[in-house]
Amino acid sequence: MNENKGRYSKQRETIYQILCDNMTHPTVDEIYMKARQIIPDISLGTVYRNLNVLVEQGRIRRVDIGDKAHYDAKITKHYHFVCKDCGDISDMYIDDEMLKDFISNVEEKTGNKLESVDIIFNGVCSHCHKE
Amino acid sequence: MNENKGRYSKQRETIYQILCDNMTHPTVDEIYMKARQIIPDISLGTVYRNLNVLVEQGRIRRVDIGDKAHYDAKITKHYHFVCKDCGDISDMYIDDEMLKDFISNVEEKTGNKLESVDIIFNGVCSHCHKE
DNA sequence: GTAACTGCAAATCCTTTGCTATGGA
DNA sequence: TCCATAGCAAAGGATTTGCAGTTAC
Repeated sequence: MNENKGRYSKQRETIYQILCDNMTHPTVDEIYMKARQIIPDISLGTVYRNLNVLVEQGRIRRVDIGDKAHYDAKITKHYHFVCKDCGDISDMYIDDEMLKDFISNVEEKTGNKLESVDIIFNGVCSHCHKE
Repeated sequence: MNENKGRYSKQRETIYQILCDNMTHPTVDEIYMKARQIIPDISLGTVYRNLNVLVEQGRIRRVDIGDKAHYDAKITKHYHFVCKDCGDISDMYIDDEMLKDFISNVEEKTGNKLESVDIIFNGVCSHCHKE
């Protein structure tokens, strides 16, 4: 990770702050809309460029859900739940120990060296489920 | 699933056969190239349309890896391993019992109703690992 | 001063869609 | 015959890139 690379720019820090202030996992367009409320003439290209830079720097994380890219400023290890009714994406924290067995079992069986695991849980969230 | 919907078409069955004959998880382009070796004037639009139909019919499965769609004729429950060196995608079968605890634990904690889980293991495959 | 960054617009994918013709039942 | 499907080409949407001007350091 290159946390120290790159100059300061108002655009980049604004985008980063938008992600930090949001519990949702916004798409590029959603980030662009919010950014324009703060910097009205920011361009979509700049948003794309900065999201890529922030990912490279390890300051944010890209989460691919279906065919859409979402961005997340929470870079600690966690997984995601996607509600098929409302589309909301929420974070899932899972006891690491539960996954450990799992992973060593898989490594043993396949000979592959595992580095990370992405998990997406699909279903209906507690809120939508009530109706 | 609508296994019985749709007429026969040489194009659709060719695409389906390509997926059945391949252990890889080809992208649309890869499927298109192979299909053209069999039906030289098949169009890319037809490949897209038929992949969508086959998914709707439940005969194949779409697997989103990163920002790319891959297609898979193995519709039994399984997960995927992606080698970050060679890019190959291989199947991972996991004991259902291992996941059960996991899922009921997550449902209890969150109140969300889980319907399916997608897991992508990232790492280096046994083949690339040797070098 | 200079290299990184910006906005803008054009270029590049990837995928869907509208149209007319064809072919399976 | 009739309607699903085909090919083709254009449209649409997402993302990247080239360029000239601007800004951080």
